[in-house]
Amino acid sequence: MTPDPGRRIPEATVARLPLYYRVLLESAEARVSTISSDRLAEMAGVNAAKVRKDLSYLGSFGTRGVGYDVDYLLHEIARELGLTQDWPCVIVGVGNLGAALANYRGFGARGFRVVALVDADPAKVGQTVADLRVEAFAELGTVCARERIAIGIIATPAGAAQDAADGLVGAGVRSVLNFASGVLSVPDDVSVRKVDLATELQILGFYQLRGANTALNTSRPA
Amino acid sequence: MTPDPGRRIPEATVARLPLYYRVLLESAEARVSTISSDRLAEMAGVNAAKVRKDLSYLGSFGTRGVGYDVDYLLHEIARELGLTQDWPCVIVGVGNLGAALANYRGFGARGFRVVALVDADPAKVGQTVADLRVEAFAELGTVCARERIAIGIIATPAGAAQDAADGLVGAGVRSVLNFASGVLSVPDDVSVRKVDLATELQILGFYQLRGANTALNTSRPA
DNA sequence: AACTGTGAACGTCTTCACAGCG
DNA sequence: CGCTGTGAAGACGTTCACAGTT
Repeated sequence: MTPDPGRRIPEATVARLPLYYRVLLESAEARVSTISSDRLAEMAGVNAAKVRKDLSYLGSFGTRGVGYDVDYLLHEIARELGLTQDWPCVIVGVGNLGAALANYRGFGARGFRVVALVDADPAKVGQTVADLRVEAFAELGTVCARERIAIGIIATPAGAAQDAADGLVGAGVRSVLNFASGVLSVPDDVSVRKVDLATELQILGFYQLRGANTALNTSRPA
Repeated sequence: MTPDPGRRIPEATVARLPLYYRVLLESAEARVSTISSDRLAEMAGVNAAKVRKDLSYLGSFGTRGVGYDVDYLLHEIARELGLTQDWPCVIVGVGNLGAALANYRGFGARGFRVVALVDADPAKVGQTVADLRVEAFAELGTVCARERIAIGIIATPAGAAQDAADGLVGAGVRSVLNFASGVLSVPDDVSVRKVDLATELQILGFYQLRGANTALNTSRPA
């Protein structure tokens, strides 16, 4: 069930797998059955050698002289990323952002389902957002157990983020996506990914000031 | 006005400056006037040598045997990131996410102001969101010129993102923050930063499957 | 002939360890 | 003595270039 833990996949590669997955989905929808590393690289906005090296960490899935079978590769990447499983998520903090995330259709990644919402504000508890009843923050432990929560999404104000993280960790959640600014303290067996609007804008500000462009992130020329 | 372009600051360092800035702000609010690289590193969840090397790219701002003056360092980082200037932003796509971003108080980074909203849906045009009137997507060029837009924030569905990017680029915008999934094609003098929920969740999925944790992103142990 | 898979070269980022300064 | 600033070492990531396979 779990992929072979013998192969160590570099973090940089892991971070690009979702990108390849998306590009491959587009190709599959366009009825393309086979794709070369050159074409995949072009569509993803990266170097072809990088594509080949990245994919080689997952195994030898290509055919020399031909390319990669789109459906097969999709399946392998999906398996590697756990997209074949179900990951119930809870959103902590149902303000503007939390509500928007709850309603976010294009949650894109299959398998990631928002199944519960909690908020510390008694006025919000009991309200319905995206067909879910908002529950009290104090119930977080109960909610996580009941819904078998795998991922906690923190969408609280910065000041409440550490409490949210502590609550999630206490409830046994080991993967956290943090939209609040500031640094979270968590035990080192917990994974945290941070998404911070202010940080991204500030990075753009730096390069705008310099008249230079950022290669730090995904896009392709022309 | 513009920082000395002679010093080349590594991208990895640029990406951490907003983090240091936030930590320093916290220290300043707590009336701390001087901070060591050790303490700053602890608060930011990174290695102390990294902090010193990063800061050394900006200049020699510390005092040996003492540490860094919090206010002075804040000012220097702010200058480097362009936080001392005003960056008018437009949000393209006023759905759940676009509206949430428009209302986002903690836009945290001073200087970044959302001053205009545009949407391709005629039903949305004319509505007021976050005290701003939604304007037609066709008016994007006019809007960007009128408001001297520096940064475009794309919050459209995936299918409309490339059109949004083309419109922004055509209007002379050279910094783009993209919340839509998929890869954008832009001229190579345009900076694009991408924020993608699905990607982040998929990365968490990978590590959850492996029982390992991600060092890829900001958090500190314990 | 076309394209993958990969060793080796290269470049970038991180960390160490200590000289240098206050 | 304490802490910064930095050369040097090491780890990591990217790209090249080509041998190997279909």
